[in-house]
Formats: sequence, C-alpha cells, structure tokens
Amino acid sequence: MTIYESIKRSILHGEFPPKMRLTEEFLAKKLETSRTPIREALKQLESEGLTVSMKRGVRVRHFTKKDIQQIYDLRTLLEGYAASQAATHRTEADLENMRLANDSYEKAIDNYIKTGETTIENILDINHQFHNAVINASQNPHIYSHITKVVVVPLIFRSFYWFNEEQLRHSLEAHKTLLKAIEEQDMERARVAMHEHIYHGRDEVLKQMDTIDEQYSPAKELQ
Amino acid sequence: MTIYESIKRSILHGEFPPKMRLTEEFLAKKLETSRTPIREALKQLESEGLTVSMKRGVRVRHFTKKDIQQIYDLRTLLEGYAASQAATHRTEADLENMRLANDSYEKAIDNYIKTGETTIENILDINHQFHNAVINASQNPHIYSHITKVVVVPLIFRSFYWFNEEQLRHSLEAHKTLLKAIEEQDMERARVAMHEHIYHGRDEVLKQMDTIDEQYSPAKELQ
DNA sequence: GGTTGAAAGTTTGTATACAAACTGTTAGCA
DNA sequence: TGCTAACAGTTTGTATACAAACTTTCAACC
Repeated sequence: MTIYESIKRSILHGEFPPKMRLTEEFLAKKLETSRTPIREALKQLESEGLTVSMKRGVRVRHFTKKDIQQIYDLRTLLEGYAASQAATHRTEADLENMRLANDSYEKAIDNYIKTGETTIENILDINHQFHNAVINASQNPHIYSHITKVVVVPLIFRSFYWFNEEQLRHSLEAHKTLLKAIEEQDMERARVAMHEHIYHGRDEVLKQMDTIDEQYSPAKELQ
Repeated sequence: MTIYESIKRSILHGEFPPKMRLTEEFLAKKLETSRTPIREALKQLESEGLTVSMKRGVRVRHFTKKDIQQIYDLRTLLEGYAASQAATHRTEADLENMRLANDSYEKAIDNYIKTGETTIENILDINHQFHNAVINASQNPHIYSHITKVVVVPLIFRSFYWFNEEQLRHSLEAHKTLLKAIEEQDMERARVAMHEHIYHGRDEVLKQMDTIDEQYSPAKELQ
C-alpha cells in the first residue's frame, strides 16, 4: 500500500475525521517515512478533493450536506453519460465483464442475506467493480478520473452506511436493468437506468446523513 | 507566476511539445529553483492530465485526435450541465457578471475585426471569463475543477488556432442566446445552447488538427 | 553479426538540514 | 482591563546530499 493510499484509507475510514489537521511530521512519523513522500501524497489527495490546504497546513475536508448533494449530481451526470456511451461502444468482452461482476454481486448479496458471511465492505467492492466495468465499456478513458473524484466522496460516510435487504435487492435489479439496456445498445435507457440507480443511492446517503449529523458535527472542534 | 503556472504555460504555448521528457533538474535549472518545488508542480500537472509519468520520469502528454474528441464531449456534457444549473440558480449579481463579460467580448471582437489591435489571446481570455461566469452562476463549486481539467486540453493547440470573422461573430451570437436562456431561467434551452456552442468549437479544433497533423507528429521523435 | 551482461552514467526517491513564515503567548504600557 | 509588540514555538518551504533504480553503452562471447 502506497503512502497516498494509506492516508486516503485513513480518511475514508474515519480515522482522520473531517477538519482534522494533517501535519507532515505527524504523518511522517505514523507511516515511518520522511516528510518528502508525505507531501507528494498530500498534493495528490488535495487534487482529488479529499483535503483542503489553508494558508498553512492541510486539513481533512469537511463536506456539508449540500456538497454531497452537488457531488452526487455530478456523479449522476457523469456515470449516466458513461452508461449511454457504453451502450453504443461496448464490446463482447465488456459485456462479459459486466455480466461477471453482476453475477458476483448477486451471489454476494444472497450470501449476505442468507448466511451473513459476506461483509458490507465486500458488497460495496463488487458493486464498484460493476460500475467500473460500465465505465470501461464506454471506451472513453478520460471519464475515469472524473468519476473516481466524485465517487470517492460519499465513501467518507461509508462507515455509517446501513443497508437493508430491500435496498440491496433494489440495487441488484437496477444493475440488471442497466445491463440489459447496454446489451441492447439502448443509449437513453442505459443513461436513465444509471441515473436513477445513483439518484436512489443519493437519497439513501442523504437520509442517513440526517441521522448522523450530530455525531458528525463535533469534529469541528478538533485541534 | 508560480512554478506550476510557468510549466503549464510552457506546455500550452508549445515550448515543451508533446512527448518531451521533463527532467526535474532541467526544469529546476530553467526556473532557478531546486528539484523539490518542481516535483510538486509536476504532480499537480499530472493530476490535471497535462503530463504522464512513466516508470521513470515525466513527459508532456500527447493527445490524439480521439482524445480531443472524447475530452470535448466531456466538456460539452459538463458545461451543458453548468449552463442548465445556472439557468435555475443564477442571482442578479451572476447575471451582471455574465453581461459584463459578454459586453467585453463583443467589444474585443469588434476591435479585432476593425482595428486589429486586440489579440486572439485577448479574445480567448475574455471568452474564458464568460464561461467562468456561467459556471459560477450554477452555484455548484464542485463543477469547477472538472471543467478546468477538460478545458485546458484543447488549449494545447491554441497556438495553431486561426479564427475568421464569421467564427467570432457566430461565437458571440451563441453567447447571447445562452445568456438570454439563463436570464429567462430556461434550463433546457441553456443546456442546448451551451452544448451547441462548444460542439461547434470542437468541430473547428478537429478540422484544424487535420491541417496541423504533420507538423505536430514529428514530436514523437523527441528524446 | 547479433545477443547478452556488466559497468558507467543519469535520473529519480528519500531523508534531512536550514530558512522562512505563521501562530500564539506573554509582558509592557496606556 | 485591554491593546500592542516582540519573542518563542511550531510548521511548512526549499535546497541538497545520498541511495536506489533505471538506461545506455560497450565489449565479449556465441
């Protein structure tokens, strides 16, 4: 795991909460390296929007509810576009990838509901794989960096997520609808399917943000 | 001018042509600084997509015609969205900004055509100001970083641009149509206006890329 | 002649020292 | 008591030395 990934992980898992100040020396000591590689990682994180730098120093970025809404809107736009492009440009290999990812997804969800062995982390991971497969099928590599930037933000609240059976089944259905539209090369249906799928996720996240707002806000007082 | 801006400028102006290798020491000597700040600037440029790093070292990115097409498509999508959002969310101050930028634009074009005093650089700059005003009016600050990333790429070919009177007048008309749609809060018309405006620009750039393909390709042999 | 391998030469990656800039605290003064 | 100025402490910015990794070159061998 690179230094960049390690810091990112700490932010996404809530170990470094929003507004926490990240001094170079602290990170250098923690990751047992010098300040130079830390700086590079921090620059990268900033360009991804996970941190903000003030006149002096860097802090973990705080996202308001409005931020989340707007970022999700962009994700909807971008992934919707990716889906519509995938519908026209997908190859046989792309279809195979998407099918495989979706089969894994179905199995993971089944397993989660029936035995509880599969973790939520695992399900999120496979879901991510499917989305990546769609982006890949769009044959536009430039979309990728834009989407990673908007996808990563809601993950900050990942630790708060809570899924019920119905949500997961609903998500699986959405994937299937989307896959079908892409198979049939129906651009507009693919776009709409992706759009609604993500928009639904947006609503869930925002709903859950209301619940966690109190335990989340005290971070303001950090350092 | 920061180090980052200076290197960016050199790339956009063709001083550092595509595929040219950028060694840290070379840049450090040229900009009379040490390697440390150079590295930071290079990291930033890479995240913006202007350079690529291989196993060893960094090169100025080469964009194929396909790249330009795909990046322009993304720009169309993003700025189209920004325009539609601007139509709903713009304040009076936003409208004022857009009007001012557009008046400057009209004056600059007139001046360019009649006296030739205004430079193309200047016109591009003011055009840029208008587009920024629209993005600003969308009230979604997150769009901004995405758009700068897709806007900067075609600028690499800025030095090759050639504008005739008709193109400039056409562009001005497009701005006026867009502004009117935003004033009247017509989201869809604003989106379409922006979409067509940029798409028209895309065609021009691609057409001109055909012409310059030969003098542009020899860069392959650089270092 | 072509291929492989070792050595020399570049260039980057990391650590660290030092300078510069900012922050906060305290003492002096009104 | 409240304000200001200076000083101490902390943290970042820059330069540079050294180690590690990659490239190129040249020679020896097949």
